[in-house]
Amino acid sequence: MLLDMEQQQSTASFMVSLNISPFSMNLNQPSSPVHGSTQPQQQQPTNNNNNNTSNSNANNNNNNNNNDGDGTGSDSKYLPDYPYAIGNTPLHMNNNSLQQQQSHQHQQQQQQQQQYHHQQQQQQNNIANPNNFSYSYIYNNFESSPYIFSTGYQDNASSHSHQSGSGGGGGGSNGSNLNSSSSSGGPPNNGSSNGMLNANNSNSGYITLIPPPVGGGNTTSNQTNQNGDPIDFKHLFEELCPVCGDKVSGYHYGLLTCESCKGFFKRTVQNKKVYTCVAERNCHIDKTQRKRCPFCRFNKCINVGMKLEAVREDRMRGGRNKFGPMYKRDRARKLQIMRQRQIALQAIRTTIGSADIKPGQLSPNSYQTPYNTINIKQEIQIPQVSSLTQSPDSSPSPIAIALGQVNPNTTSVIPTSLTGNGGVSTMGTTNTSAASLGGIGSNSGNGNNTYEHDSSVSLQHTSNSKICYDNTNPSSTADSMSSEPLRVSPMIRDFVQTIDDREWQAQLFDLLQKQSYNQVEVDLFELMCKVLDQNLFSQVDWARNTVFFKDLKVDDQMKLLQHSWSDMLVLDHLHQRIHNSLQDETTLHNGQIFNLLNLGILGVPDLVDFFNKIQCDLQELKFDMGDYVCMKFLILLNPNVRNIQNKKTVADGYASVEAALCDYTLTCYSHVDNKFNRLIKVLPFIHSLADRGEQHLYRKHCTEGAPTQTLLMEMLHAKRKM
DNA sequence: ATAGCCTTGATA
DNA sequence: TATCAAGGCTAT
Repeated sequence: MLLDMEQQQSTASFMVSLNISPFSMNLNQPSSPVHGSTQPQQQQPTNNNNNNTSNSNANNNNNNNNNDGDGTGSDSKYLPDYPYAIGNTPLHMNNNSLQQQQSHQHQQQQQQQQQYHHQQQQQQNNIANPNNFSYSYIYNNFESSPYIFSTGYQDNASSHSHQSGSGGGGGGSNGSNLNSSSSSGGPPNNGSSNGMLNANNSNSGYITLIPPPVGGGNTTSNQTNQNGDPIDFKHLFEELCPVCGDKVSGYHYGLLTCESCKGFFKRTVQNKKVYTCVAERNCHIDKTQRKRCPFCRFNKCINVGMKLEAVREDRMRGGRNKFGPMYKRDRARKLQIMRQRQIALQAIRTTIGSADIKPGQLSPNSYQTPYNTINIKQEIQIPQVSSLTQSPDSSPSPIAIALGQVNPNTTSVIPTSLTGNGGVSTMGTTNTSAASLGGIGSNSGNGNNTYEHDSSVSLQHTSNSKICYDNTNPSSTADSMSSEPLRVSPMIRDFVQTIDDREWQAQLFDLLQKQSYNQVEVDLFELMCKVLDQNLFSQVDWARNTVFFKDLKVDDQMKLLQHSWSDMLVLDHLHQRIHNSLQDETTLHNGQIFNLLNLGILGVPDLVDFFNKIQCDLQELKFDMGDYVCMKFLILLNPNVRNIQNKKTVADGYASVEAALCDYTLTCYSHVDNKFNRLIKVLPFIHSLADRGEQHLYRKHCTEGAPTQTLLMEMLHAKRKM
């Protein structure tokens, strides 16, 4: 994933030559000495959020420097005009105001920042805010993409010494309820004997899952230990603080955080602190640098979901708050995930054979996600996707069989990959409105959707719930169902393996939740643009790592992407609906309904029927993952795009994919008449739809002010410059 | 100001 | 009664 040096250099030159728009260089403040001078500046709460001035005199007395030295209740029985949250208005309202204010100020600083960005662009940057990316940004900072975020937290600090088993010495800070070190006497073992989570005491600060001994030993899958006692799942919660990456000490203000961020958050809210950032308001916050910029630290606290309302206005000690049940559910959910994992691991071991299992392959990285996707905000889970095993008629597709995702004889699903965080149930509130188009989802018959409560759907990992396809369905007698697996070209196999739908859906619902969290009402068009923007980002991510495309110069890559992005978005949405039963709508955290279908039609209501028609056509053609990824390549590798320097590579790539798709359809779908040609004929329709969508988005952007500084908008404008 | 540890007290 | 997430205290 790391961008190689050559690519970086060419990217830099590209940016200069193509005159990328100013927000192209919306880069993060690097870990430079400039931070050393960053002093938190407390401001008097006289900013424009102060709408409670009648109380301000009395309150300012204990505003900034009240460190509770007196410890009396006298400083706690009123909650003054706290500019962020506390006061007479709902907390979330104030939080919005804060963010709006920050946003406004941020815009005012754009001009200055551009200069700064120009100066910084030659440096290696870390991006703290994945929303602040742009097209050029992606090319410069790809290793900092949101995807990479989920793979681990770069903590350059020394190891978590208090986890090193050195005995209860000074570091044993965690007064906490979740640490394995505090349980059951002796020092924690290295974890290798029980296959549980263990602190990794290397200098990375990671927590890793050490798998159980292969092929033997006591595993945790039976839920009890040798004494018959319940397994101690506390290890599971050894996550890293989502704010700074330090060790989590428990649930604090809504989610698992470390002790220091808990204290910081409490101090900030209680004492009504107002910070400023002398840099770019996107300082990287980690354990070693968290003190440098309280502004960004607090911002991050809010962004990851720490709840202002959990700080008690009356400062009452002890007891529980309303979040108790939420914490409990979160624990239960994690426990369930752990169980599913264990079962899946065992299933894999028995299915594939222990000799082939390498620890690294089976370590669910999601356990080491400081920016975890399993945080407390994710109250409701979404249906697990399993594209490879699901084709429209409920029969396993040839590519699924070829990849070993299903057994062609039993048609039962073999657990899908457990690498990455895809195996973890991800977040998202889903509205369970019936699939409107041909009952795609309803026909799957997997029965693995269990309703947690009314508007939510819980999912079970496919690896935990063997899905049996309906062999009696006449339409499912694909060629692939013969006892001998059909030949699927290695190219298509490789193609399909470049697709990670779970990541896609996780990102989608994560963004939807984040954007609506603590928000009374969000602008749904704006939200749609943000989601499209994120999807676009993942398109670029995918493309950059694919064969043919990655060999091209950045200039050519840009041109191809600029020409194909909207088609790919539409195709992707078709794929998500057909293969992953993506629903029409979802309910946001604040109760608003978000129309997911809008993503497929790029916000143009008139295109619904058109979209549905295309979807039906594809389903009729038994459109599967192999077809999908090939069509995606064909959209991307368009040799007719003007001014492509390396046209031959593009054309060769196109021809190769075309041939592979033709071969695949003839080999595996001989029963579908003229499938290849009919698939190819769908492409212009997708293009037509996408083109209308683009025009709509562009018009909206110009007239109504869609979100700026996004890759989406940059693409919209770039295409019109071509 | 920070962050590690302590005290508190409603809830399961 | 144990739990555990609040707030408080205090050395740094």
